[in-house]
Amino acid sequence: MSTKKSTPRTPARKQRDSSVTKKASAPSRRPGRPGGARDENRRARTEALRKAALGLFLVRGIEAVTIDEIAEGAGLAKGSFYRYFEDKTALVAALFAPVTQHVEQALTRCEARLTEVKDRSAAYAAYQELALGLLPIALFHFDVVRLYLQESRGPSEGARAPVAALVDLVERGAVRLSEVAVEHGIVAVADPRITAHATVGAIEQLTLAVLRGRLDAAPLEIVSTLIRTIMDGVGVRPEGAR
Amino acid sequence: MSTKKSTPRTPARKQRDSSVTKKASAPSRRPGRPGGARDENRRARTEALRKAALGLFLVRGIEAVTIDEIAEGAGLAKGSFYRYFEDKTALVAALFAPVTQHVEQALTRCEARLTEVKDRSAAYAAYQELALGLLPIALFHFDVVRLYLQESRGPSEGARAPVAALVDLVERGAVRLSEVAVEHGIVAVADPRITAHATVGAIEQLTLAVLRGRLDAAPLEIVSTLIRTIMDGVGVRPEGAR
Amino acid sequence: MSTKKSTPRTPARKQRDSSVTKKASAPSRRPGRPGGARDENRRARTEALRKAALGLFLVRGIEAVTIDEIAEGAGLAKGSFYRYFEDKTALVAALFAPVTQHVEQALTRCEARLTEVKDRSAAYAAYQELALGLLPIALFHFDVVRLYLQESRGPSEGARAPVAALVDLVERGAVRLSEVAVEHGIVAVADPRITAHATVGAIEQLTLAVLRGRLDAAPLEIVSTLIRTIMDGVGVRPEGAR
Amino acid sequence: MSTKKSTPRTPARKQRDSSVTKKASAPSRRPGRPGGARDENRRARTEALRKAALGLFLVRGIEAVTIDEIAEGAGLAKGSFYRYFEDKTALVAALFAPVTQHVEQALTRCEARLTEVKDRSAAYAAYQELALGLLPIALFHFDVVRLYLQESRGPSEGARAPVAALVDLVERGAVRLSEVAVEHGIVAVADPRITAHATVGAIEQLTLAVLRGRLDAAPLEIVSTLIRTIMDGVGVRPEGAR
DNA sequence: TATGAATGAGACTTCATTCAT
DNA sequence: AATGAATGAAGTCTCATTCAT
Repeated sequence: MSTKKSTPRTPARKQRDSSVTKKASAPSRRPGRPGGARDENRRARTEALRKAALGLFLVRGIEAVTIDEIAEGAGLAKGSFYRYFEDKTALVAALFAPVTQHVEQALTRCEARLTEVKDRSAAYAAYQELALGLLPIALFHFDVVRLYLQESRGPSEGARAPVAALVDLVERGAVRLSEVAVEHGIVAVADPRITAHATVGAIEQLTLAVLRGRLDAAPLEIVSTLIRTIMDGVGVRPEGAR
Repeated sequence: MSTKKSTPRTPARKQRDSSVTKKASAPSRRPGRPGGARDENRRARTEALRKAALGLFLVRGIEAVTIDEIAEGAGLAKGSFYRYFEDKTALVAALFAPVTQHVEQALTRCEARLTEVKDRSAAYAAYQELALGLLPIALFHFDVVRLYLQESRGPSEGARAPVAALVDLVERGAVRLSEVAVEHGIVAVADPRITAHATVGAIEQLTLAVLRGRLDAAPLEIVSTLIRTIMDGVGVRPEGAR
Repeated sequence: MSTKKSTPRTPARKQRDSSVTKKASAPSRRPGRPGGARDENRRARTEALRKAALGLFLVRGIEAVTIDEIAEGAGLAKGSFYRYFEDKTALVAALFAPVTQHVEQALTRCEARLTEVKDRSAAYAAYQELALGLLPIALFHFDVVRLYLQESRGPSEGARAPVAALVDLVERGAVRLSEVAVEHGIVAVADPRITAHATVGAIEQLTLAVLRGRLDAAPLEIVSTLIRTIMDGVGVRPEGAR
Repeated sequence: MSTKKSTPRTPARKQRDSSVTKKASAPSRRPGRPGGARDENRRARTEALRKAALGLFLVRGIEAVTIDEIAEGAGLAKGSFYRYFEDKTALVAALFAPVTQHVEQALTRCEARLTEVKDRSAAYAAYQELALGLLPIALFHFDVVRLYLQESRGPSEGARAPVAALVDLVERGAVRLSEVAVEHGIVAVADPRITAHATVGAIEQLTLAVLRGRLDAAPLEIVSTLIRTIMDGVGVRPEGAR
């Protein structure tokens, strides 16, 4: 009468004797010169695992996906997974690492530029640069972004921890950006945090809708509509506007 | 090096032989007249289960919470759970039922009014009524709303199905509303679905921020800021505005 | 070319969130009055597990025996084990608990008596009482004693911890006893710890030999031979001896 | 609540098809003349593996130690282990081989001498020679002796088989020695096997106590105390004693 | 020759669900 | 009606051993 689905559980962690234990995974020194067959194989398998995992995560959610399924999806044996990632959490972290890093950079740079901004056109430029900085993420890490959107709101349990880290980053970044903008009189709102959250929420929801095929409008149109909406709402007026 | 958490799994055991199975759980006919001690007891236990479940879901996520934990949280034994709900999914459904129903009503009514709307002030009124219709939900089902926000983006796996239903309802409602508004010239945007998603996203994000204590602004201020932002952005201008 | 045997590995421990976790095993309040079918069943199963485990431990060693095997040996499903014991370690502890307790009592009492002893015959009596105190253990916990002998020397890894505790108890007890005896001039040796270890070693080895059927001498003969050997060696001479 | 430890398991995979298998490991014929660089390397690695294994075995027990750990301890890769030893069992056998051999020789020789012994002083001498024969073992294979003591009592499962062999040797030797001694009237006891086991037990326990640092008496004192105790108890009286 | 990747059996443990008490 | 015991599938992780590089 009700839909039944399978969800794995994540039992604990060995420990043995931390003085004796030695994480064998991903040693820094490996035989075979870089680029050799060994190295190439490793790279390929790691990538296969990432791919398989990402696909499964998107369809069924991070929590619901099993290590076995990931391994099988990558054409590996169950136990081989652990040669590449310590954990599902580690895999998720690896998946998010580049995105997290890019976001951090883009936010930092934009923030820096905003501080020096003197007039509205400079502010526009700064925001534009931010958007441009984030663009490659959307292009090259398409699915990771989608995964982020799907998983970002749940509690930071277990394997979702790296997602939570990115959530934090984004939220804090948005708030700081809003604050800087208000401080410099770029936008006029009562509480910058409100617009920050609202903007982030709107963007995320739109992105998710597009990625999920629920919204087939042309990306450009979406962006321009959104920008106009926000800018208008936030009180930014093009130079020379009355 | 990474955080480890536990997640239960939901075997798809279903029924062994559907011809022999005799769904004993949650029978519709029960002894004792309605309102009697039997009935009252039942009501109390059901409520206890709901409360316990909701609390746990909020902290750890729907997927990660165990039937055992819910039962214990309600002061019942594991086996007793199944006298009240067929399933975790059923419990979630019960949790969301009133909210879903209210939302549906409010949306339907607003939609109906919008169709008849002739001028801007009438449109304003319709939206206001929608907001007022949704308000009691926020007040009386506070935690369910929060749970909704947390779980709404994940895939509709297993026990999250009822959440997905509500998500659909909201999304479709928002789109319809936008469309109606545009059709009637109330707002001026290129694609109404864009604003619909944007608005929903903004509202949800703000609500979540407030519920999670990340945004301590006064609710009224948030609402007015938000409304002004959206209205401005969407092109609604107060009567008499040029 | 070499003998292969199977040895299990003991992965780690859950933890989830210690603030939420609640050891469900062995709750103090159980339904059904004591002596009822529920209670009786529980007792029977627990006993069955103990029996099965003890038998397996003796043949293959504590480390090598699997939870699965124990459960199966007791006629239970794998998962049922955990309803009775948290762990293999817990089971071993349960196995050793009565023996450990008895040994402790017997040692304490003997020690107390030895302190008050004035002459040799009194000392003899004290030792005799110790032997008599330990006798029931040998009779009623036959196999546990044998298990103790088998496992006592290995490192105190994992499930062998309770054995190690008993080892400690015995060793310390023997040393204290020897010291007391020397202090009171009952025996004449240079270092009482030497005789203590020697005596314990001799007794254990003999017991093990008998239990394993490598020594078919009459127990009485063994005891008397041993006592004579030790007493002679230790310098205790019967009253009136020259 | 209980200590958790890890133990490996030894699959009984054996050979897939013994007719096809080509035992590549530890070939007897190797390239390079004996004493050459090849040979020397091999000797060094083998030794490193022995050392590492012994250390680990002592701390954690033979069963609990992993091939991986041994290899790493020796600075080798896991797979290289199999070039030097077929198996953990083979390694243990290699560890015990010299000791076993020495013990066997010493026992045989002592036994032979005892048969020809005519008087007590000759018996004394024979025992002394035995002790002297065993001494180098204690000196040069210190840790192997300790390992033997630790592991000797457990069941002869898997990798412990070579230990069991030595146990057998020692036990049988001790019994034979006792029997011979009794036959020749050197000692006067009812059942020689009793004293044999008692003596072995005492010696082993004392040795273990010393090796583990639980008994810090001077070795000489221990030995003399022990000998006196045993001799007295066994009925050996110095020449001329009444 | 040495390395470490791959495999897959199998150990531990959890938990949804059923069922005797 | 309530309880909690039992079941067994499923998930995580380990490790002996083989094999490509």
